[in-house]
Amino acid sequence: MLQLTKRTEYGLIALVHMVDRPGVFVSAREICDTYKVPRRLLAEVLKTLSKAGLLASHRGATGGYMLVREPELTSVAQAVSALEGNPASSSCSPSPVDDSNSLFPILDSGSGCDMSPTCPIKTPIQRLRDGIWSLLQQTSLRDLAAPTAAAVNANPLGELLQSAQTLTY
Amino acid sequence: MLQLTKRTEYGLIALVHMVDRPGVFVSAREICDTYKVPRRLLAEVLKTLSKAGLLASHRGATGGYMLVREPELTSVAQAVSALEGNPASSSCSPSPVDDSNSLFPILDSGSGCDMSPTCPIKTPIQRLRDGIWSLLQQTSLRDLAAPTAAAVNANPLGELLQSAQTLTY
DNA sequence: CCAAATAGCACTGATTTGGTGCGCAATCAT
DNA sequence: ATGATTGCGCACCAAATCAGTGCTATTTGG
Ligand code: SF4
Ligand code: SF4
Repeated sequence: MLQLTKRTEYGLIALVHMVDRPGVFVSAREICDTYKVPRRLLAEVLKTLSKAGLLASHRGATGGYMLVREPELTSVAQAVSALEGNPASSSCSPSPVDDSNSLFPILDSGSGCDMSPTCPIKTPIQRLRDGIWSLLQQTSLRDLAAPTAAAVNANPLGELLQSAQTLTY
Repeated sequence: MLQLTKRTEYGLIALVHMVDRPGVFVSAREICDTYKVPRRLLAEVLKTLSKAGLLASHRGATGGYMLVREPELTSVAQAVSALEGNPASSSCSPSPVDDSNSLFPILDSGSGCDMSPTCPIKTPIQRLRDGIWSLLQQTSLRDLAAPTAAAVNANPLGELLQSAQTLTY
């Protein structure tokens, strides 16, 4: 129900872990020894992340994975997009927000819904999706990795979202 | 992949439709005659929405459903929450954001994950989820129904999110 | 009474998701 | 060289979720 998949979570954990190991290749073993993650599944996730261009891989005894870009240059959106396709809050048209940093093609099935022309919520729902997408885009790996976790607060939207959340609504 | 279910979409369409029919009971038939929605399924959705306290129902020949509150007093979050459980971007602890307007209990399974203590992304991921949740909360049925659709732009977060979205990232 | 509408319950089929098995290929330490 | 370690490719399974349906009972207006 509107939640990230386990695969994505594992991927994010791995990515965050690598933020603390800059410049070195870290193996899947190390990661799933640190956290309780099914080794085999994590391998699959890392593979995907690698093919998406977020990670560099190196085989062999001292092999592993390494962040390609600086932690602040990779967004959660890129990870999510790689692991579960471009986020959409509906089956509607492909995201107008083209993440130019992503190396993978947009694999949205176009406007899959058969009532696109008459749908009264199409446009507003897309705007909503773009809002979510924007949030994910604005959160970098650095934000996620922050120990004391300024996280979302680090970007201009953070405080607003936090305060908005406290509204009685 | 991080998207609303069909049920939720149908529910939102129905709700928006009722915004234009204030004060009268509108039948499921009318709605699924207007839009291409499986009648039987829509009925199920409306039932749920009704039990959640968002709609008032009336049986019999001239029966149907009607919005309980004003359109600006019902949020998309409430609809989503009723139709697919409280939004969460992870299997983590129940949402700290208690929507006091909701009449249904929070049915989160608590902290389902078995690595909650050691998980490095738990806190930031929750903050992310709260951001999304906040977005949904801030969008009212009125926003959704707006013909020219100011929608998300109508609330203080809208413009920021919109502009943020145009950043090269 | 009859037609129209919600309420309740159970159920099927398709899709997604979490997770695994296994052999192959590359690489490094010894 | 050789074996241990690591990633790669591909196929596969089981559980959960989701879209959608059937049928019957109950309420209500005409
Ligand atoms: S057109 Fe409407 S019902 Fe169809 S996918 Fe888009 S928002 Fe959903
Ligand atoms: S503790 Fe970490 S891995 Fe577990 S559900 Fe929460 S965010 Fe996901």
